Amino acid sequence: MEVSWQPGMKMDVNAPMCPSRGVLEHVTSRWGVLILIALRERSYRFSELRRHVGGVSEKMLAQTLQTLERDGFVLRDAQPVIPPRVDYSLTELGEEAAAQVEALGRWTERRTEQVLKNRERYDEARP
Amino acid sequence: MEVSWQPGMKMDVNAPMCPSRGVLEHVTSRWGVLILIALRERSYRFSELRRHVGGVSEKMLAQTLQTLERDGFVLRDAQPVIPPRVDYSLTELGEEAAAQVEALGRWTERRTEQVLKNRERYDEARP
DNA sequence: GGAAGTACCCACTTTGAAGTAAGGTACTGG
DNA sequence: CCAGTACCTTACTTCAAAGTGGGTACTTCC
Repeated sequence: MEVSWQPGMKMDVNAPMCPSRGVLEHVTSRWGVLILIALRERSYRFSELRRHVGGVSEKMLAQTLQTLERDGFVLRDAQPVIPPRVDYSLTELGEEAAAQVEALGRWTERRTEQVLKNRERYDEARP
Repeated sequence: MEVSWQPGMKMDVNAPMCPSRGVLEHVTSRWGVLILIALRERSYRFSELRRHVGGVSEKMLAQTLQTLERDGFVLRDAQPVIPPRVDYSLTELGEEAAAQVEALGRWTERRTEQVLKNRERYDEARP
């Protein structure tokens, strides 16, 4: 196991200090997943996105969009008009990530009913 | 947006109260991802897994394995021998999830170098 | 004239995820 | 006989993620 990451070192999510861990945590973050999935369908404005992704606070939406933008997954297009208009869309890199994340999200929706049954069985097997 | 989830309702990760959210959070959790990826390759014993997944504490490993087992992703096989021997493997459902998660993990490893560059560009563009 | 929409930022507080440390049992190897 | 391995559990602590509530600056709608 590597103690620190050096340039040119092979990326390995199992290494505690590997930067790939951070990247993975960004794309699999609570709101990151939902935002990526939403933006795959089309570009969204801030408040539109907030209404689409149920339950996000403004703060978390802004914050998550920023980290996704910094990583190069999301493109932020702010028009200098009044009222402010900012459009968010996926970059090519973001589209690649979002495709995988959406697959996982859709799979989860399909299998959740089964998981719920599994939990019941598990719980009644031990009081 | 639905306020509460009722049986027979369509699963939707965008609905705040939909149980699919919780399931998605389990498979995309910090240690959940790494454990699923590891178990895809072969079955592991507890301490083996702990050594393989760099940086997990015993507590988090035990806890995460339990929630994955409860959801029906992981199979726990405890042999009543001394010293204790417990093998963890994927169920069919877990294998489906793990396959997607591994794809995402491998993709992240491949693209992390690019993301690191993106972050540099982003940071130097604003002081 | 007041309310609501737009896209945020900031400070503060709360929550819950995670880390640390210790305990427990039944052995084996030195 | 003490250390170590194996597989956890429990209690305590820490710290980052997330929620809350406020402010901004300007416009359109009623």
